[in-house]
Amino acid sequence: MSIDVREKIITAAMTAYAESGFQGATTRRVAEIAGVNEVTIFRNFGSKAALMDEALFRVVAALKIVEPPLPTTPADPAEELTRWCQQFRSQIRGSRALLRKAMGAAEERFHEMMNGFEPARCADRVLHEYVQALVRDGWVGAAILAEPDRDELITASQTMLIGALWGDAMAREHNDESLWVPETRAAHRYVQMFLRALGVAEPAHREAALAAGALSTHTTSHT
Amino acid sequence: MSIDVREKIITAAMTAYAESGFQGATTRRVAEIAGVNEVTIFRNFGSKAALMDEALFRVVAALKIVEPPLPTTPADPAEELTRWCQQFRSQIRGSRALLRKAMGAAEERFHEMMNGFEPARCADRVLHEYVQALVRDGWVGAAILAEPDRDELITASQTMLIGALWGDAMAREHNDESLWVPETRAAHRYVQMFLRALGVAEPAHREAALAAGALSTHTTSHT
DNA sequence: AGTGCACGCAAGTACCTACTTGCTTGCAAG
DNA sequence: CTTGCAAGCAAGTAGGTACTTGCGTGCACT
Repeated sequence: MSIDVREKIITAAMTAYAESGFQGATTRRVAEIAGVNEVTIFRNFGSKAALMDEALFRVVAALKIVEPPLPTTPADPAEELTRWCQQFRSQIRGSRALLRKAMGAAEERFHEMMNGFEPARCADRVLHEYVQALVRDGWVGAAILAEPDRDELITASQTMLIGALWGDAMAREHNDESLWVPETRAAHRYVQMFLRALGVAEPAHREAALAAGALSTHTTSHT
Repeated sequence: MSIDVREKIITAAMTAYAESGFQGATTRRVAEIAGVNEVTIFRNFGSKAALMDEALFRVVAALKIVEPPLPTTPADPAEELTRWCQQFRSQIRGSRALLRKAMGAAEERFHEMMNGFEPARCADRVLHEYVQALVRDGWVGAAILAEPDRDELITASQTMLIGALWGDAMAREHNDESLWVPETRAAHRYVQMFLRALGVAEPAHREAALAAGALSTHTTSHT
C-alpha cells in the first residue's frame, strides 16, 4: 500500500485546493498530483466533499494552535510575544492561499471548524489569557488601568495585534511595499506598539515600580 | 429597455457572487435574480467573465475610497479618525461576503484591482498621509519621535489599525463574541489604542505642550 | 403606418464534472 | 502455492455549465 495512499491524496488535495479552490480542485487533478488513480480517491474517501473536509480540517487545526504557547506567567513580554507572533504569522502565511479560498468557498464549514476546536488552546484565547496575566501581574500601565472602559480597550488592542498578523500574512503582497514593515521585523514592531498602547514597561522598570508601590507579585497568583 | 437592464444584471451578479462565488454564480441564477433572460446577459456583456469583472471592479472601487476622506491638517485626531474608521469598516462589512469569495477565487484580478486605483485616494494611503501630518504638526509623543526606528513603528501602528478594521469587518462572526468590542464602539476603541501607542495627546494638552516648547504650529506647514 | 432595436423564448452544442462498474494486476500473509 | 485485499485501468452514466442560434414580440421613434 505504498507508504500511505491516504496521506498522499490529502496533501495533494491541499495543494490543488490552495491553487484553485474547492470547485477548481478537480478529482482528476488531485489524483494526478498524488500520482494515484482517480477511483482510489472515491474508494478511500467516498466523495470529493469528504476528502476536502478532511484536508481543510487538518489545515485549520494546524493553524489555530501556536506552538510553543505563551507562558502562563509573563517574564519578558516583548520577547515572548514577539516569538509567539512570529510563529503565528508564519503559520497563517504558510497556508494563506488555501485559507483565502476556504474563507470564501467553504464559509459554513470554515466557520464550524474555526469554532470547533478546544477553545483554551486556540491562538486568540491564548493571547487573551496572557494579557489577563499581564494585568494581574502588574505589567500594564496605570493610565490604562484607571480608564473606566479598560476591558474594552484591552480587548481592542488584542484585536489589533491579531488583525495585524492576519493582515500581514494575507495581504502583504496586495499592497505597496512601502506600507509594510519589512517581513523580518514586522512581528517585533507590532508587539512593540501593542505593549506601548497598553503601557507595558521594560522588565527592569517594572521591578522598580513594584518595589516603590505597595503591590507584590505573588498576592494575586491564585484563582 | 426597462430602467437599465445592465444595472439590474450587475447588481444581480454581485448578489449571486456574494452568495456562491464565481463558479457558483451560474449565469442562470444571475438571470433569475435579475428577472431577465439568460441570453440577455451574453448579449450585453459577451461572457460571464466580463460581467463578473465589471461587478467586481465596482465593488472594489467603492471599497477603496472612503468618503469623506481624512483632513489634510488634523484638528481633533480622535474624532476624525473614529469617524473615518467607522466608515471604512462599514464599507468593508457591507461587501464582506463578496470580498471573501473574491480574495480567493479571483486572486489575480483582485490583486490588479486593489493596486489599480489612483493610489492617492486609497484608504491606506490616506491614513498614511494623515499620520505623516500628525508627526509634522507635533501631535505625536516625544517618546516615539526619539526612537531610532520611529518610521517602522509608525508604519506598524497603521498596519494594526487597518488590520483591526478588516479583521473586525470580516471575522467578527467567526469568533466568540467575548473576544470583540461591541460593534458600536469598536472603531472608537481601535482609534483610542492607536493614538495611545503613538503618544498622541488630547487637543488641549497639545496646546499647552506646544506653548511650553519652542515649536510653533505653522513653521513646518510647507514641504 | 412602418422601421429598428432590445428583449424573451425554446432548443441545442460541446464540454466538464463527480461518481460507478467490471475487470486485471501486484503483493503480502497463511 | 493459494487466498485476499488494495490499487490500476478503461469505459460509461447522469447532470450541470457557458454559450449559440433562430425566431417571435413589444415598444420607441419618424
